Amino acid sequence: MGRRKVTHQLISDKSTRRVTFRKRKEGILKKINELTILCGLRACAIIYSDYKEGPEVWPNRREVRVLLNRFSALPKEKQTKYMMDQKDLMTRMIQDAKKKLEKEKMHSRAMELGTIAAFNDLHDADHSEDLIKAADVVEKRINVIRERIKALESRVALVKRD
Amino acid sequence: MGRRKVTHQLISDKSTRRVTFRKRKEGILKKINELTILCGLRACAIIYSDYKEGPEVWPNRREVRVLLNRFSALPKEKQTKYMMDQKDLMTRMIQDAKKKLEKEKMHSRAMELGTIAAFNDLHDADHSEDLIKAADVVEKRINVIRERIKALESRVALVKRD
DNA sequence: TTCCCTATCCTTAGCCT
DNA sequence: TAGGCTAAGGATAGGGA
Repeated sequence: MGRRKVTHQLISDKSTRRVTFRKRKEGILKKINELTILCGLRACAIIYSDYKEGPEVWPNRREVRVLLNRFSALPKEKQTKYMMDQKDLMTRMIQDAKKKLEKEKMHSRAMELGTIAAFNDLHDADHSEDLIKAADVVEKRINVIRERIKALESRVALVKRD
Repeated sequence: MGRRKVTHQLISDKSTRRVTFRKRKEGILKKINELTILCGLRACAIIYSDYKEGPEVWPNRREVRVLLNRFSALPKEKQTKYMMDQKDLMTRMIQDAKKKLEKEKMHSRAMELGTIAAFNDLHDADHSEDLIKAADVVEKRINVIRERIKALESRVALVKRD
């Protein structure tokens, strides 16, 4: 059945890794293709894996050449201006994760307050139990997000060390 | 709320297009990043839009250079061997769509048979109505897929004309 | 315009063949 | 190993602020 995933580390099993590569590459190329159609622009991708002797290029090599040449023609400061580094991406993802954590915290607090209120107002044990369970679920979700942040931060450390 | 989409034509509204560009670009870069991590390989992307003066490059320009140079070093026949053309991608997507259509057809037929059987066996009007409705839904889904195929085929015609 | 939200749609991990 | 399947999880169109 369904999912279960970890996106922050190398897939250790070789054949699983290969399958994931095939599937995800397909997905990415499809999405780049859609982007070019939907937004009427040019884009390309180069993927260099050990599965093929040469890199896989999309949509084709000439396009890559053209786009790269245009880039080279620009003055230096404009080149760096829009450069998207892996570190930047990571940093932004951490920001997102932290925001989500904050939001979850708020929800959690609200639920806790609700639990207390329910505990004071109602003496029906079943109801307050439900609220406590709800708060528990929220707590677990927070932990998941904490782990994600941790994982992201360790990766950023690796990138910075480069 | 939710979705509704057309991935086979330029988004006509300018500001919608811009927003879509930002969102989808983000998504693609994230996915390429994941691919490199999960499968331990190198990849890059160049997106040349009118929204920026220069193309946006991921993860950085040096990586693009390195990967392209590796590619250039290969003998010609190996270069073309793994070249992923837009036309190929389109062709494959059409194959997929056709396969899905076939599958839907099978389901539809089964449902029709079920409807007839129900019509013969049951004289409870409500039940047979339900089955007819179900078959109707299936029919609509088939039409959606037919449209997709049509759209894809017209795009391929455009690509071939180049 | 950008940011936030969430209902929907799409991608894909894990299985099976 | 590659392809098909299905449900879990991720991406995002449309809408509101």
